Amino acid sequence: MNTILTEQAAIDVQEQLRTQVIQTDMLPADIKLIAGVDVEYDKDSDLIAGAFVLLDFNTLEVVEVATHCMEVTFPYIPGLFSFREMPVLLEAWKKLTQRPDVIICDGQGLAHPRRFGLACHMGIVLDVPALGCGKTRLFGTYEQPGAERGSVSPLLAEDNGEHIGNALRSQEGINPVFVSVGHKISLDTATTLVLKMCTTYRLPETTRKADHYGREAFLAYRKNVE
DNA sequence: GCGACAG
DNA sequence: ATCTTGTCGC
Repeated sequence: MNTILTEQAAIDVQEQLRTQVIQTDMLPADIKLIAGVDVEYDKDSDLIAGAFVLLDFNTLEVVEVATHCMEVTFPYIPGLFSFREMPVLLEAWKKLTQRPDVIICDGQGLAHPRRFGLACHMGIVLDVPALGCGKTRLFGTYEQPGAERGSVSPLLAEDNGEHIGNALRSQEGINPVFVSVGHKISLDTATTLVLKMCTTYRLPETTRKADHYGREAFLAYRKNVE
């Protein structure tokens, strides 16, 4: 793999950018477009596909899709995940003709050992409100939220007790998702938005749609390159 | 030393 | 992430 940054250089970038994160709502009260992102990986090559999907906030209809395929430039290292997925997603972002009001990322935001997960990185680099919604925990301790849809319990940093995110029961009786601030949004708003996007499944529709189109783009691309 | 570890 | 259909439980 043609890695561009060393591990230490990536950590230095995180320490530098983390200071720019804004944890208050700076998104429009009347959200019109909400974005979802996801990256697909090939089972036996370094090929990946990134997808950006824009949905109408009220109808959840797909408004625009942009994808990009390339080879990974950074290994998977817990805590440095954004350096693996940001490159493809940035390329996909460049192909969009519209700007979303907020981006839901597949992973953590502040719920990260250095408080700088993918959602923070995305929000800072694009200067767009962003939040993280992960399927599993990376950092922080929590109690199991109530079984009913919408139940929340705080994710507390194990180093200083900081409230870095929420474990949110997006559907009754199934495992919670982990919501945290990315940039220009509050934890409360982020949590409310994720719950609103989880209409029928555990994961937000934004993430599910991005996964769908990303997979589609990946298969089409691989078929042409084969 | 041992376990944990977003996707 | 990926390997992967049927199957166990409510």
